[in-house]
Amino acid sequence: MATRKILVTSALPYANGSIHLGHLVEYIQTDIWVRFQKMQGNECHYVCADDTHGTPIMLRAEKEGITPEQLIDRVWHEHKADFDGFHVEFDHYGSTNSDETREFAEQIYLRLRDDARLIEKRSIEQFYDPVKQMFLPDRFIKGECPKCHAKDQYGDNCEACGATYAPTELINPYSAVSGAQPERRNSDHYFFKLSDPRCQEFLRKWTRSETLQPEAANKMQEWLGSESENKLSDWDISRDAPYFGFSIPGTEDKYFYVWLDAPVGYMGSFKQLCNKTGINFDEYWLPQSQPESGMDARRQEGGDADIPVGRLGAAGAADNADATSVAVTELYHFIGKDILYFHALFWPAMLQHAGLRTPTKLFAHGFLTVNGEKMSKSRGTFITAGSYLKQGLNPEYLRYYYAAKLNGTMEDLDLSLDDFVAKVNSDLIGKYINIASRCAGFINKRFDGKLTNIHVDKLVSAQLQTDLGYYKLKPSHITEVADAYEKRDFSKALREIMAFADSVNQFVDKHKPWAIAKETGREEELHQVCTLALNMFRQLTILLKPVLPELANNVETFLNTPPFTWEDALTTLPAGHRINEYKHLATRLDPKLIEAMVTANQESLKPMTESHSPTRHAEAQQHAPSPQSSPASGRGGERESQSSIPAPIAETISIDDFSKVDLRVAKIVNAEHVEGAEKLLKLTLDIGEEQPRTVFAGIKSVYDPEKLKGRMTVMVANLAPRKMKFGLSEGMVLAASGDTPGLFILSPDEGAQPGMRIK
RNA sequence: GGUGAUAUAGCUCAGUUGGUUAGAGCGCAGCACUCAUAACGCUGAGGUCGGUGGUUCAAAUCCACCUAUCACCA
Repeated sequence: MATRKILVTSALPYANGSIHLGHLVEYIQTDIWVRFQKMQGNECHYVCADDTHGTPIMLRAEKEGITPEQLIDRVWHEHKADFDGFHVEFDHYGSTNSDETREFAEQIYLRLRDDARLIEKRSIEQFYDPVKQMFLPDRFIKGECPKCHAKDQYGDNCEACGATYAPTELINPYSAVSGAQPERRNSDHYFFKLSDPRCQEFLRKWTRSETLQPEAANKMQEWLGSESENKLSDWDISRDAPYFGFSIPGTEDKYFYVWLDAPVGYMGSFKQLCNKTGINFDEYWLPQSQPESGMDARRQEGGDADIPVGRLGAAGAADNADATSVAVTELYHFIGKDILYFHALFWPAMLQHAGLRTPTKLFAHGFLTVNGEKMSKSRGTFITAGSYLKQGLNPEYLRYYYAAKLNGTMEDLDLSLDDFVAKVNSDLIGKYINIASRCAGFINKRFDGKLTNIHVDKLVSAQLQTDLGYYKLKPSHITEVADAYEKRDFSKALREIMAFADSVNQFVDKHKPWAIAKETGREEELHQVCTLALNMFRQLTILLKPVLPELANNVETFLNTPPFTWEDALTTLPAGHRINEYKHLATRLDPKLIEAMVTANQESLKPMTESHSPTRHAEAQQHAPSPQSSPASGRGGERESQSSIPAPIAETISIDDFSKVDLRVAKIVNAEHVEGAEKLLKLTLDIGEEQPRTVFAGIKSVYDPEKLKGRMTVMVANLAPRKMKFGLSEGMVLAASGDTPGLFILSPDEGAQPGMRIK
């Protein structure tokens, strides 16, 4: 079988936050697939990088008092450590803030501008922060929702009523950066003309050419509209200074929008790998490398005069002489379904019209839910990679669980924590590891660690021959598992593998080595049964190796063999082969560790405005001039209000005056909306008394009752009860506020119990 | 609101082009075993396949409508 040449990427994590279990779905999925390809003997390169540009990075660095470069360098190391911890083995992990990425971004831009003539400059009106002196992305503008009048909503959509709108529709808008009232200003922006008929036509073909999963292709049809419609609008690829990113050639103060250079980062990172190893970059990016079966408009149409063809780099577009020698290669992007839009429209359109090849396929996956719900900081299910590892949990257990759930579709994947424990313990420990554990002892103690001859002709009993035929792993099974891996239907692969593990345990149970061991004269039979079982264990390990690389390494050591390749699954260890002493390969997963991890991740301090959208960029997409269209949702970004002059300090009081106020730690056992009240939430507070207290608090605009439940706060316990329209309020919850918008209820440090007095 | 996806035993999921009493693993109950860091084996209970209506000799599987959940709508 010919060796395939494959380049694989995972989406670039944004350098503005930690890797969490949601991210890991993608990296683990990709890593398993890549490891499988490598085991098959294919030439497979896996690259990724940190995505480092944009307003959120710039503002965060500023807030921390460091340069953006320092910030992204620090985050890079954090991300890399997390990936290493989960055995995600990139061939190269770079950064979009690299010379290679800059060069490619510039060249692609210049080709799009000068050769394909798909770049256009237009003036658009945007909100501008006069204090901070910068244009504001939609997510950095807040104000009152024009529909339901909820306060402090983002510039793109309302979290209270779900309405979407343009930031210019907000009532009393203010900058989330400075708190200042934004002004409308005009600025020149550069657009990639996605609405051009050439783009539309190309994308229509490309998205239908089996480069996408069927669900994704459906989605694309929706975005593209019917043949006659021209639903794509142009894409704003520039941002005004100040901005952390690459400046646009030929401009003074314009920068590439972060989403322009993010996918180019795939190329930049791969280029760095090529520089390191001598791999031929052109083999993977020139149009000639596109497989015949794939989409290639240029070939089909006999060439398009507008499209430059040729390698990037100093030689430029003209140098195309040795293109015919380029091999056929495959290019795959593993992505989340949230960024399908960028990868299935913008990215191929850019590549195509810059004279480069397009991806062979996009592999989109769904989101991660935990216990059936979105990850939540207040529930402690927003679990970071670091906290999982810190808790001492085995990273391969998570790999196994994800693999057991991944099926290659865009469906969401649920991490059910109870199921996680049960599955790992019963499948991995109870079934798989147990096989080695129950047989190795006999081999080591009775046979000096040496295996015996298990060729069919040498088996001591006819029964053993028959049973071997029945229980053994057949080549067709191995092929089925391989097919499942190839199609990214890892759940199917693992089902097959576990069925075999069941079969091996049945085999051992049937031949009862522990019974044979007690009878004299049956030594060879004992030897054969255990050797057979260990060989089956070896086969299981080989099939599991893409998922459990570290464990497989340990098994290789235990069995005293070189690293397993896929073909080894068809062989057995030779007679006389000596294995090493068995040391337990894995231990059961203790549910207490899971609980501890959830507790460690539990944050009761954040108000509801924290968004957990998996979207990678905090910065919202600012798009074509049509102001009524609404932008992509984005991760929240930085929202702290800076400055504002504090109110003067009140009159001095004595300690006695203060001690009149009885402040208590209170647990919010329930929180609900009050019908007819615009601002109030009804809170039920436990301060250690027999009956919980009812308190009405004017925090409806800022807090979601669901997210308050269970968290701790501070209340005034001896305030005279006050009769309100909606009922009796038996106290007051403490909250901070100032001139700038926002309201923040207090929380005690971890460990405080309901009823504790604050003094 | 529009579009798409999902809805199968307590839990997590399989069910190929519609075809005899709907499957697996876990969990649960019982039996058995003791080699295995309590792991393994056997047996069993559990589902009118989200709801309603239709097509068909025959539907979890096709069609229509409804309900619920999730996502996307740049």
